[in-house]
Amino acid sequence: MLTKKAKYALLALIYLAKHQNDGPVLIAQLAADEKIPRKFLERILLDLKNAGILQSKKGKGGGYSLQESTDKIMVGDVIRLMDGPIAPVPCVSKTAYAKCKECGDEASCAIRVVMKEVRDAIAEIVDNTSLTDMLKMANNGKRVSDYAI
Amino acid sequence: MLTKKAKYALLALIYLAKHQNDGPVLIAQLAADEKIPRKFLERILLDLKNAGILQSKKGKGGGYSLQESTDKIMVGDVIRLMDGPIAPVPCVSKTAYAKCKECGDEASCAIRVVMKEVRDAIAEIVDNTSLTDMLKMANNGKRVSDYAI
DNA sequence: CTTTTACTATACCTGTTTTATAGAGTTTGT
DNA sequence: ACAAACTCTATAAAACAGGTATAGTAAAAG
Repeated sequence: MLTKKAKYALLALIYLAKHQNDGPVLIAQLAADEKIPRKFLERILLDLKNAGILQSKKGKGGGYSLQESTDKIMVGDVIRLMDGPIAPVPCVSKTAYAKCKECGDEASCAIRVVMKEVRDAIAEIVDNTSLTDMLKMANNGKRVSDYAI
Repeated sequence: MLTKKAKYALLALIYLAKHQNDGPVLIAQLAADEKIPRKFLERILLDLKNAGILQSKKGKGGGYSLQESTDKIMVGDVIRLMDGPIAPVPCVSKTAYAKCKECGDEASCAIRVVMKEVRDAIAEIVDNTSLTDMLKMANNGKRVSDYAI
C-alpha cells in the first residue's frame, strides 16, 4: 500500500513541475493548493531535497523547485525514498535484500518465486515512469508513450 | 508488503497440500513443523476455513485439510483474505474500491494511472498462480508452466 | 455419559509505523 | 534590524501488526 507520504511527495513533485517557470514555490502555497498538512509536507520536501531531487532557497523570495529534470525523476525512486523497498518480501528486494527467516531454503521457497515476479512487475512500471510521463498522464488521463519491455 | 499473516497462510496451505493423503493435520503439528506461533496459526486457519478454503474436523483424530482442489486455490485470494486489497491505492481496487480524497479528479490523476498499472500487474500474477503452481515451484525453484497473458 | 482431544470465538495486549503537530533555530533579502 | 521562509528536533495520537489469554463448543474414546 502506498502511504500518504509517498502520495503527497508525488503530488508535490507534479505541482512543482507544473510551476517550474514561476520561480521557487512556497511550502505554504503548495500545502494550501494540494491540501497537504503543512508540517508534514515540510518533512517530505526536506527528504526530497536531501535526496537531490529538489532544491530550496531560504529567506524572503525563497521556496522549493526541482533540481533534476522531470525525465530523470522516477516514480520508483520517490516511492522507495518515502516508503522503503518496493519488494513485498525482503528476500526478493534488490535495493534492500534481507533473508526471510520463515522460509528455510530460499532455493525451494515457492513464496519467494511468486513474490520475486511481483517485485519485478512493480519495478518494471515504477522504474520506467518519470515525472515527465506523469505530467502527460495528467493531461490525457492515460499513459501516452509506452516504455519498452 | 506481505504481512506475516499472509506468509504463514501460504506456508500452511503448501504444507497441507503436501500432506493431503495423511488425513487431517493437527494445528500443533503444522505450527511445530513450520515454526508458526500456534495461537496465531489458529486464527489464520480459522479464517481460511470460514472462507471455504480449508475444512476442519473436531475431536480426536481431527485437524485441518484442504477443502478445495489445489488448482482452485489462488495466491491472490489468500493474500486478499489475510492482508486486504492488493491495490496500492483504494481508488484502483477492483474488490474494494474507494475514492481517494487526495486526488481531486480521478480522470486526470496521474498517480491513479500509474497505480492502476501496478495493481493490474500484481493481480495478473497472483490471480493466475494456484497452489498447484506453488507446489511445482517448491520442487523446481522456479515457475514451471507459465500462465497465459 | 464423562473425559480427553482438538477446533472455535472473542477479547485483549504490546510494540512499531503512520500521520501528523509544536516550537525553537537558521538563513536570506531589504 | 526585521521579517520571510526553510530546517531541525521532539512529541503524540491513531492505526496496524503480531501475538496472547481465556473461555467455549463439538466429537470421539472408553
